[in-house]
Amino acid sequence: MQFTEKKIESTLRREGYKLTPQRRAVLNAIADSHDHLTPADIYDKVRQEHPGIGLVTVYRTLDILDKLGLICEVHSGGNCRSYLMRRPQEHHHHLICSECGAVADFTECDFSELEHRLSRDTGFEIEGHLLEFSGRCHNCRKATPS
Amino acid sequence: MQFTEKKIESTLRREGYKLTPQRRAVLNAIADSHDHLTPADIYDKVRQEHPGIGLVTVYRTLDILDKLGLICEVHSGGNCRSYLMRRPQEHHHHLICSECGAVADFTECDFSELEHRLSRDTGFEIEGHLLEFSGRCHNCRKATPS
DNA sequence: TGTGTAATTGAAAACGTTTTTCATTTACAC
DNA sequence: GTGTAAATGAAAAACGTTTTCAATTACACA
Repeated sequence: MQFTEKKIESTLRREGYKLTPQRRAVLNAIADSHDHLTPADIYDKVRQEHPGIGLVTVYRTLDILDKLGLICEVHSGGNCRSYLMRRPQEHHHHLICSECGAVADFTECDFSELEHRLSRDTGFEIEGHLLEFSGRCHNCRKATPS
Repeated sequence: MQFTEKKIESTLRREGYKLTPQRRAVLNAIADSHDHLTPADIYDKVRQEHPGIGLVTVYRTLDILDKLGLICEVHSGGNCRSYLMRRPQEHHHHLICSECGAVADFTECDFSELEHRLSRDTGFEIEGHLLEFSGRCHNCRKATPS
């Protein structure tokens, strides 16, 4: 279950942000899509129903949503700034289709042992990790079996 | 052990690339540094000994080295295009200090079980993964213990 | 239900990074 | 040496992103 629009709106309010139609539109665009979207993608989607919106506003809204942890960034595929809705609370990772960009989530990742070993070997205090798998999704495999 | 300059030069030749002084300079700049460098960082370093070089050439050389797999990209820390020398042959990952940018390598990563499970659950055919840890390196921890 | 105010917006311009273009130069096979 | 295709550097274009600023707007409070 994703953050509901309601939940996001109340979070924005709680943090002192105003709820403008533009922000709602950006929110909807991201929530409606299961893929990761670049700022430009989001701008294009939003403009269909909200022609006057500025790209700046999209950027500003994305910054806020990212800062509040309501959306998260995806890094794979050369593209360095795409966003997805974030599932509530839980730490998770992405599986990204290298052909169509479809994204699947998973939560499993137990690095405790590896982190302990790395910490011992390198002297690093490990704070976080970035894990993404890439591959071909079900649909793309059916479309062109390799 | 990193790729030696000799090894890299022969690889370039084998692939039909010419060995220009500019390419050597870029190569040296990356090889001399243990950190990850952005194209601009590399440009700055190279210009000290090779003032006439153009930023374009740095970019072009990085593209080639990346395509040949002689250097690799680092993603963490918001910065989306930094390069490191690549260790020969082996698959490896990075541990990146969030304070000073120091990089440590490690090779361990056994995702066979997780990949199998993900494949079964999502229908993805998994081709690769991106794994990076972030944390505070030995030096930074000593400098300002938290 | 108004009203005041600080937050938000959009347009334009600035900015940094990366790519393209093109005439000149250069590494290397012969 | 010489010829040729590849590589270079300068300039300009093309991106993506941020800053600036005057005008607008959401919302707390009366």
